[in-house]
Parts: sequence; C-alpha cells; structure tokens
Amino acid sequence: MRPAVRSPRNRTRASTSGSSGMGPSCSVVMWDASRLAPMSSALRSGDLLRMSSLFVRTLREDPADAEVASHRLLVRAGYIRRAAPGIYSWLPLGLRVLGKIETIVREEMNAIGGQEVHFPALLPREPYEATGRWTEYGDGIFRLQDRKQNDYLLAPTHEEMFTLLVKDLYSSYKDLPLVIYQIQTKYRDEARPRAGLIRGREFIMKDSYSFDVHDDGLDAAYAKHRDAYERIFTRLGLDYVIVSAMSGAMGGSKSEEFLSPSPIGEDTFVRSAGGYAANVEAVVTPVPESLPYDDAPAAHVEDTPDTPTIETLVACANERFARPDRAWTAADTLKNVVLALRHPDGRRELLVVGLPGDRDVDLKRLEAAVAPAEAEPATEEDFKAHPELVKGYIGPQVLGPQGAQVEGSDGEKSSAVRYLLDPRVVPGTRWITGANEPGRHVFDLVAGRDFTADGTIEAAEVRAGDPAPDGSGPLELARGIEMGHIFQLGRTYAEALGLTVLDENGKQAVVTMGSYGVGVTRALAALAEANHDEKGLAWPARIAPVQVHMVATGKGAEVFEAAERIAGELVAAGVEVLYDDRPKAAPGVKFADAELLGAPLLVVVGRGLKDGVVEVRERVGEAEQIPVEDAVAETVRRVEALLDD
RNA sequence: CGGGGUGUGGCGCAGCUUGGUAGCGCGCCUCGUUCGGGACGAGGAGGUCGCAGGUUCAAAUCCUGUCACCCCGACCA
Repeated sequence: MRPAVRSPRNRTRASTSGSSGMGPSCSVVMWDASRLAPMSSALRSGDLLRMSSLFVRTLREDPADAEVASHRLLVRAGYIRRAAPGIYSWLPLGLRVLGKIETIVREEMNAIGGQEVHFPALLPREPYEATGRWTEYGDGIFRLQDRKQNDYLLAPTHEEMFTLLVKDLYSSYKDLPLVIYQIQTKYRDEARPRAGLIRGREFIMKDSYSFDVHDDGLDAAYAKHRDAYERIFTRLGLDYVIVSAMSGAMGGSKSEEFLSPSPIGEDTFVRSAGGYAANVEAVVTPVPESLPYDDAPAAHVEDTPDTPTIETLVACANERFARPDRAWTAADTLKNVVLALRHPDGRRELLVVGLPGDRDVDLKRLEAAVAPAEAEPATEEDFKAHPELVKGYIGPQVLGPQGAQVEGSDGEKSSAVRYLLDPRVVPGTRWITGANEPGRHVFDLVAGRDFTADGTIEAAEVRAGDPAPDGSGPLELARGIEMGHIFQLGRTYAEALGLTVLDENGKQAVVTMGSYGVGVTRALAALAEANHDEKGLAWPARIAPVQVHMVATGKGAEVFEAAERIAGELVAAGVEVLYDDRPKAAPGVKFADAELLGAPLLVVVGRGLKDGVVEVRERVGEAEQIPVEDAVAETVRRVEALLDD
C-alpha cells in the first residue's frame, strides 16, 4: 500500500550538552538504513517530536474553569486552550489527534462513495431566508454584516448550501444518487456552552448529504451511512449505542443518533439488557392488554374535600374509601394535565393529557410527539376561557369525545378540549379521577366503558424499570454524548430551494435528501472522557498524538545517546515518537508528563541501560524490561499490536 | 432568560469582614548541585487587583454602576 519510510532528516537534534543552553546546537545523528525495521501494514509514517522544542506547556493544576475530565485534561496536557467561551485554540498535540479522527472519518466516507467538498463557514443570508432558518434559528446563529450592511452568518449547518450546489450542477436523475460531504467548522451561539469541547460555539463537524430521486435510494444511502458510522466509531475505539431519535411524529422520517455512553453526556437514553436502545423522546410505551370490566362496579362520584393534588387525593381515598386488599396509590389515579400547544401557523390550542397519577408529563417527549408544534403549561387565561376545566378536579367527562357530547348542545363555545391518553390507559382500567367540580372525584371510572379519548400520546416520563417496547426486558436510563446523527431529511429542503431533476419519465421530481453528521471535535472529547484516569489521558493507539512516548532519564550522556538512537530507529520504522529529551527535567516530571499526555506506549531509557535493558511500559498495563538490542523491534511489535486491536 | 458563584503576575490561590499602597505555591530567567516518580540552594523578571464613577488624607479592601467569566436550570438541526 504505502511504503512510508520517511528519512529522519537532519532536524534530528542531539540533546544539548550543558553550558550552551537550549539552542539548537546540533550534532546530527546519522541513521543506518540497513537497520530499518520491516514496515508494518498498521504503521504509516514515522515522526519525531521533541519535548524540548514541542509547542506545549503542561499544567500541574487543573484549570479553574474546567469541570469535566476531557476539558480539564486536554487543557492541562496542552492540547487545547480556551480562546473565548466555547471556542478553543488547537495546539500541536491536539491537532494531531484531530487529524487522525478526521482521517478515519474521511476514509470511511470515501469508502461509501462520498465525495469531499468544502463550503465556506461564512455564508450569505439569502439561502437561509428561503428555508426560513434565518429567523427560525433566532439567537442560535452568529450573524454579521459586511461593509455594505449585507447580512451574513457563520454557518451552523450547511443543508442549504449543499442543496443549492446540487441544484446548480445537476438536473437529471441520471446524475443521482450522490453523496457529498465536508469536514468543516460550524458555529452556533449556544446560550450556554459547557464542558469544553462537548458543547462549544465553534466545533468541527463532518456533515454529508445524500441525494436521490426515489425513497428506496434514500433508504440505501441511509443504511450505508449507518454502516460507515459503525465502522468509524469502532475504529476510533469508542463504545457507542445507536438510539432511534424520533418517534416518527415527523412524517415518518427515520433518524438515529450515535451516543457515547457517559455520565456527563447531555442526552438521556434508555436501554434494555436485551439490546433495545432509544432516545427518551422515541420510547414507545408497550400497550397492556385490555381488561374485562363486565363485573366492574358502576362509576360513583364521592366527596373528596380539599384534594387538588394527587398526593392529597390518595391520602383522602385511603382514609375515607379504603380498599380491602391494598392501599390506594398514585397509580390508581388518572391525572389530567392541561397544556397549550403553539402551532407553527401561530394557532394556540389547548390539550389535556390523561396519564397515571404516578407519572409526570415529560415536556420533551410531549413536544417530540406533537412536533412541529411547541408545548407549554396552560395559563390562567386558558383556564378562564374553559370554565369546564376545574383545576385539580379535571376528569374525562368534559374532555374530548365526552366533552363534545356534553357541550355540543349549548352553542358556539362548545368545542371540547382535545383529550389524549397515555397508552397505558387501556379499556378496562379503572381510575379515580376528577369529577369536574371542586372537592369531588369519580371512583371506578372505567376506560372504554365510561370514557374515551381522541387518541393516545407518548408524553409520560420514562422511568427506569419500564418495559422495553420490544419485550427485551426492563429499561435502564443512561446518559450519552451525541457523536453522530443520521437523518432522513426527505424533500423539505429540496422543496424549499427548488431542487428538482427530470426523472425517468421526463417529469420534474423533487429530490429526496439525507443528512448525516459526525461531531469531530465532540468525538475527540468523548474519546478523552472514555480514556483517562486520575493521572491523565490514555489514548487508543489509533488516535493518540504519538504512539510512543520516550523518556530518557539519568545524567550520563549514554542514556541520551541511546535514547536518541532508539527514537531514530523507531521513527525510521514508521513509529510516531515523542521523545522527552529535556536534559534538566526531573524524572518525576517526565513520567508525570508522559502519563498526562497519554501516549499508549512509554519507553524509558535510564538506569537499566547499564544492565543492557530499557523499559517498555503500556499506559494502561504492565512494564517490562527489554534488552536494548531488542528494544526497537519489541516496541514496533507492540505498536502494531495496539494499532491492530 | 431564572438561580448561584467568581474576577488579584502565565496557571492555581490568599489578602477584602476591621482601608495604610500587594502576597503564597507552581511556572519562567541566571548560576551551581541533583538525576527512575512532580529535586535543592542562591539570585532574579513579571501585577492598570475586570472596568467606570464615588467616599476618604489614603481603596484590592467601603459605596454605586457596569462588564466579563464559571456552575445549575430553561433553551438547543
């Protein structure tokens, strides 16, 4: 493939010897080409960094503004520096890691036929006007003007530009399918950047887009990206879970997220031992069997004075209407929560969600279910406009289908509030719920017999222990860092921007698109989160800035000469080496720095040298004494093993 | 946007209650010693105490205003 033997060149400097200071007083070390170790397929091209001249300054203490491990350690180890809130400068070590991640992403994108392009980060307003996002994004984007007061923005994402470019160039179905991508800096003016690279205002993202005439083409492009992403995250050495990201409320478009499980992640997802995983928003509640209710007692209204909350209601029920078999619990009550929806056209609509009293409404789940409408709690005004809704005592008798019957007779204001039920409220379940007058509740109100609703909705909170929809066991809740997102956009953008091609029949067809992102800088942070200990970073070999960190310790010239030679041979063999050649740094400092910087393999040339051995130590693992003459071969072998892992 | 906190040398912090002209650790520079786990001695460089205004003989310290940053929450293709 690529015989990447790079000659060490004459930038190889000998260690400075005492009095002449730190200058590049060079004695050039020559390499004997015949000693080169055989090239391995895993190795690319060697590289030698010297600690004495590397542009880095490690910090002994944690920076005050860093909370999470990745942020703390990347700053301490001199990979990044904060330039502004949520905006970071990249130092040589950080750039090397970034470059390796990008390379893996690029290779996998190319492997599925993606073609790389590059759009500006600074974009004109017009395309974003066409899709409505100039306004829709609100404060979320950085806007600026040129000298003529024309509006520009720093791109938060590039759907518009990709779509327009394809529209510019292509006009036939024969040109499709197409996958193009870029690795580009994006800007979002986050209300609250946090956790260093995890949520920045400037970040690097690989975004690709697929263009197809037919839906099956989109499905294929989506599947290819899904596979590519699995390979990318596997090669990065990152654990990931794929969660379905949407319940399908948005026109059935498919969307999945790749999360790196981490307690500091911002996304909550659920998973079961049996392999189910989903974003909380996407969890579908399994519908229980309907229950027979032939022998159920008739509903009866009871006085329950002063019971506006579930808690007080349960207490009252147990006191005055105790069941023989067990105590009443919140789960026996049917809670009816009033919410207001704001639709994209500005219309405001009330909605009542009925759910078991031991559950709360999860606003995010609700919004996912009613998208694109937005939800908010009902206001006093709303209650005034609907006198039938008695706060604290709302029952299904005035809602949805029942409401329409009751209210329908008395004229104009009769339109009943829409009523949607939690899927658990199946026919035959019996409830205590509001009787629509203060201080009274209905008992033994049976779903399906005494009331129905306009439908069901996934709005109740998901709890640990809930059953997985596919029957694969109880769910546990976990947090994750979103590193990738694949999404069937469909024809929205193509429609808004007029991207059509002539199809097989010579007719204009709107192109269907997919959009696929990988957060490159975020993946780097996730890798740091997943690979560190109390001493510092501990990179997987494939993305470590260097594969070998070599420490020379001792005072004699011999150790430095031996280290220099070994380093040179490793580089010649294709290994990336960071050689700590600082003549004066204490051994403890060198070891601490090595552990902080996180190269997977540490080679120590020091006190063992007089016995003819050097130490080879894995960042996470055992140390071993190796005869000097085998040091290069053994190190190369280990590097290869780590790269193959 | 709501709540909490912090601004003092490159980094981490003390000093503020009780005003008196700035200090500690790390890092940095010089010389010497040391050299397998964050060395030692000696000597040095470096600070508009976030900014503006006020009180006072005198402000890092008290008062008013303002800006910035961090954390929690809300928000987030």
